[in-house]
Amino acid sequence: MATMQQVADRAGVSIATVSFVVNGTKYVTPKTTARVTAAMRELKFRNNVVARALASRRTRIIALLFPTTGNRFSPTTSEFFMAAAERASERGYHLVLWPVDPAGDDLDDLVSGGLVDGVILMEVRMDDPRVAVLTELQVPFTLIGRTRDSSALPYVDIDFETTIEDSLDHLAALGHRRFGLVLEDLDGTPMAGYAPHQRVQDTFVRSVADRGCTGSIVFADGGSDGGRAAARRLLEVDSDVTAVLVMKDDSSAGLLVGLYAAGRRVPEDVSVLSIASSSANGDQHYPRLSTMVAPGRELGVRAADALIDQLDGTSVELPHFLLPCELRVAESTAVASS
Amino acid sequence: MATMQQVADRAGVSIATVSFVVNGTKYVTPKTTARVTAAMRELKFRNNVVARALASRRTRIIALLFPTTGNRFSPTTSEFFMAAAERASERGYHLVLWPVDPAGDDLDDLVSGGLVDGVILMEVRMDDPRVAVLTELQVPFTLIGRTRDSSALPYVDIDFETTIEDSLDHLAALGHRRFGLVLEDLDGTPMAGYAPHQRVQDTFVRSVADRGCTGSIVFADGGSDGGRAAARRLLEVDSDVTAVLVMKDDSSAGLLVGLYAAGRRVPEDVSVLSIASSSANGDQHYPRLSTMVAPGRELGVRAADALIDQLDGTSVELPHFLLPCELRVAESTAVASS
DNA sequence: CTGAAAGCGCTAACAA
DNA sequence: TTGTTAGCGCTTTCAG
Repeated sequence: MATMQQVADRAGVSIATVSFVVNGTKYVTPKTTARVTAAMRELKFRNNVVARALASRRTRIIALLFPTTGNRFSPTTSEFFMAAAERASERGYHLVLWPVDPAGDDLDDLVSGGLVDGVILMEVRMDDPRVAVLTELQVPFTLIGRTRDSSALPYVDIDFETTIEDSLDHLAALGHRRFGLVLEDLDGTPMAGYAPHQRVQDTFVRSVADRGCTGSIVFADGGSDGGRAAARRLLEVDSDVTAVLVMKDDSSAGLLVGLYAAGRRVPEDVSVLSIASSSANGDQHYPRLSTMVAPGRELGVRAADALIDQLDGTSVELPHFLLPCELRVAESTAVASS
Repeated sequence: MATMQQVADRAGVSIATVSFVVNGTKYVTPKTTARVTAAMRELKFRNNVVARALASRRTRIIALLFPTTGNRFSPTTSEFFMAAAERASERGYHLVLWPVDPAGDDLDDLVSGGLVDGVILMEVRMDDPRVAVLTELQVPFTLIGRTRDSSALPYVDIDFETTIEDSLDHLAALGHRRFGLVLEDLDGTPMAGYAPHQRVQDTFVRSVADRGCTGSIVFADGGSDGGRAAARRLLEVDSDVTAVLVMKDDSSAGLLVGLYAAGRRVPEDVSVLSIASSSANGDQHYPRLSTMVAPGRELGVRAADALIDQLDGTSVELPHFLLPCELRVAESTAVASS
């Protein structure tokens, strides 16, 4: 409640001096510093963030933009967020999660005027309208994800290409030759063109062909029911499929049930691998699912760093960071031993 | 990028007039209004949120305070958030998710200075230090949850008492007399005294006694392993238990596996009911879990309304809103028919 | 119905 | 080393 001026009066110094000790902007004698801090304590002084922002054009607040579409706030997303927030905090910034229209329409209202120093974009689509908006607004930003051509944009992303290759390597080493891929159909939704899906599909199709194997793609609707239906459809398309990649956590349970219902045992008859999922997800199932674990925390940290480097001018090079998911094989022994 | 002054110049009016048309604060002739809006469009004028906030002491931004502890960002939490954000948006506010220290230490920095008009507190503990901080800071706030004595505080919460009674009614009607309760042990963590756990335990103990039944409580560590261990411990404590309430989504899978491992079939030998969980959670399992579904969206909306009413002065009565979870019985038929 | 002007609380030259 | 002062961009009386 107390203003800087009041603190200055109380300490018998000028308002500038108070500002200097508050921000450490300039050297002030220990003696005056002491008087000032004492006055601040006595008056319970709190620096007014808004006034400071207006005068200095920086708030030390960054925003993680999250599209207000459906409820796709996955555990991995949550990891991003928490890790990025922690990192930001370590570097003297605050990170808030900001739900915004996926089209980027309500973006300018908030972002212009300097409420936030920069933003991190998540759930990026191949042609994401928000990057144009942000660019025009001249707001520093970093992507978690990549647009179709992001060579000139700062980003941090899962290396889906490598992730899929690694997945197929792993399964091929187990002897599999007939693959399936299950993911969500976002066409017709605001999230159409969701980059991870696009890259995973493309890589899957190409790599399976390169290997001289078969690959079938089916789309799953939400929930357990969607998973069961997907299993049915997959077996219709290729009843000899022996390995399937799922990229939709909430229907993996249904997928398993659907496979069982069709007389396939997991993993004896069909191997199932959960893609770009959280490590916790695999444990939710019985039998446990092998998982390509998304590096959520690492990416969150990197994204925060990338943006803050940009803001602080710490680094000038364009960050282009890709990290693949890591294979985590389900240890069925752990289940058996219990 | 354009300032109000520039717009005023362009339109040949004073800056005050521009402000009036921008905010609709005062009547302005259609003719001048037209000139002003034209100028705004031409100059791509965007009202500077920070300057406005400094001058008017309101930002129309509210924050949902989320404790930076562990990764307890459940699907239900996510529902709260999304629903509250939507409602806020409908009422002309923006809602951001703000990770803050559970002790409330870094709270005053941000909240004082009027960066946000008010806050919603979630993950409330029985004696939550943050309410004292907020009260002293004179920031309008609303709780999602309740402290021990929240009679004088505005809140919106799950009616855990009714939820537990309903759960036991349901199970008792099925003939069960020996109950178990599985939840997380938060003692020693910053979230110790987490109100939902406290109330659920208290009600469970009392109600089971009232009914002349037995009730055993065991604590589960995280993940699937925690759930399996909990199952084992529960059966040690009461090997004749026939109905168990779980209040920890990420270990319910393990719980099922643990029960199976001990030779109990679900639901034939033991009924399992997931408490205060999202509807999606029950579907993750096989067999599907019956669930007391948390009214996440409804509470989010109510919380946003409660806070905004307070801010806008729409309503003066202290909101005290309680809503129980709703029973959603797993239809095992759906599984069988697939 | 519109304009003039005094701030909101702080930052950052520039002086002293 | 500390003080003076001119803004930051907008809101809001109070006049006219």
